[in-house]
Amino acid sequence: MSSTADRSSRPADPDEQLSAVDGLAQLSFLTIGLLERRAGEHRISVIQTRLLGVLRDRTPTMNELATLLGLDKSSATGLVDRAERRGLVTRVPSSSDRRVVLVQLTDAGRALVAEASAGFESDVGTLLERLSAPDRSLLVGLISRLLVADADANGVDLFPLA
Amino acid sequence: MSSTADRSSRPADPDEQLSAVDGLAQLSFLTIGLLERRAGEHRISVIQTRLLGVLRDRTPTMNELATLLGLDKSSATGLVDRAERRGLVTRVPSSSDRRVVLVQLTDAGRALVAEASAGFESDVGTLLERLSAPDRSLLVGLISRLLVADADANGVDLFPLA
DNA sequence: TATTGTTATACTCTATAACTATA
DNA sequence: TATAGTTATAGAGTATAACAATA
Repeated sequence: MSSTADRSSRPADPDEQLSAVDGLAQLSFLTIGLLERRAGEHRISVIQTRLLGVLRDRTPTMNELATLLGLDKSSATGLVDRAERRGLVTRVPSSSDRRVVLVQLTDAGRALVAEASAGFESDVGTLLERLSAPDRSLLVGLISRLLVADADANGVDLFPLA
Repeated sequence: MSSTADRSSRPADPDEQLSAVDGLAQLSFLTIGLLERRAGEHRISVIQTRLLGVLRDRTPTMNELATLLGLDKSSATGLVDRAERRGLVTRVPSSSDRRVVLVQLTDAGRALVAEASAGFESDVGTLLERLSAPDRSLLVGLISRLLVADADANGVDLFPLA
């Protein structure tokens, strides 16, 4: 968040070392930006992409879905409404509890999320190719360990992207 | 984006290694989530925080602001409207071109962004403390080099967080 | 009574197109 | 004519509170 965070309107100093905060923030915005761009190719938002991603290996209730995405249940209703209107998901009544609604990916939704994921993975691959192979695997390993350690410390509560 | 991305609804495997895509995506959502939470303490959004951050060392025109934030100029108008209504920024007429409007941080806006930044920096610090000191500086260095290399490859176009 | 999901409402955020005022 | 900024409009996304149906 310091002034060095903005390299787009100031001459770059090649030896400049980004602070931990700046680096992490910029990398995060860059990564989400890549996802946003790929999602945009399919005319959907990041949160819709996350919705579809969550449904790839699950058929959760509305309530579970809201928890998975960190949303209020009324927000989940609207999100699923819009996805359903576009034929990407369907609502299925639960057979055991007539209050409950299950949310399921349609074939169209599954196809869409597969394409968007492939594009995003390609983008991340391109990004990581900026580093040498050893550096790359070092970075990926460190990130992995950081996330696992943080999840453990917090009783597991990572953001499910997909 | 693979199924391993969701560790919140599945038993954790301590030896599980996250893929590059999953790791980067999760780390990014986690980081932006931290920022979102700190911004929320001050009842402002991430984009409002970025607006204030950009203004910390600049007094751009509306047009420049829109470019810096990657928004349409009409979106910038609304963003600044809402920030101005809350006393966080002010519009200042340009003395050289009467069409131009400059956007400036108020003292209240400066105070708010300072607090939110401090909180966010503390959060990032806490997160990084999950790693040992050597691993931490290794990670920060790798991220920094990755961002610099990517900016160079793309003709410098990193996301300015602040 | 408690829970599940929806609805009503209000706001932020975003873009497109049309507009005003300056240059 | 071209540029800077605003306005009008439409839609997505979000939360809070009230509600209906079911448990």
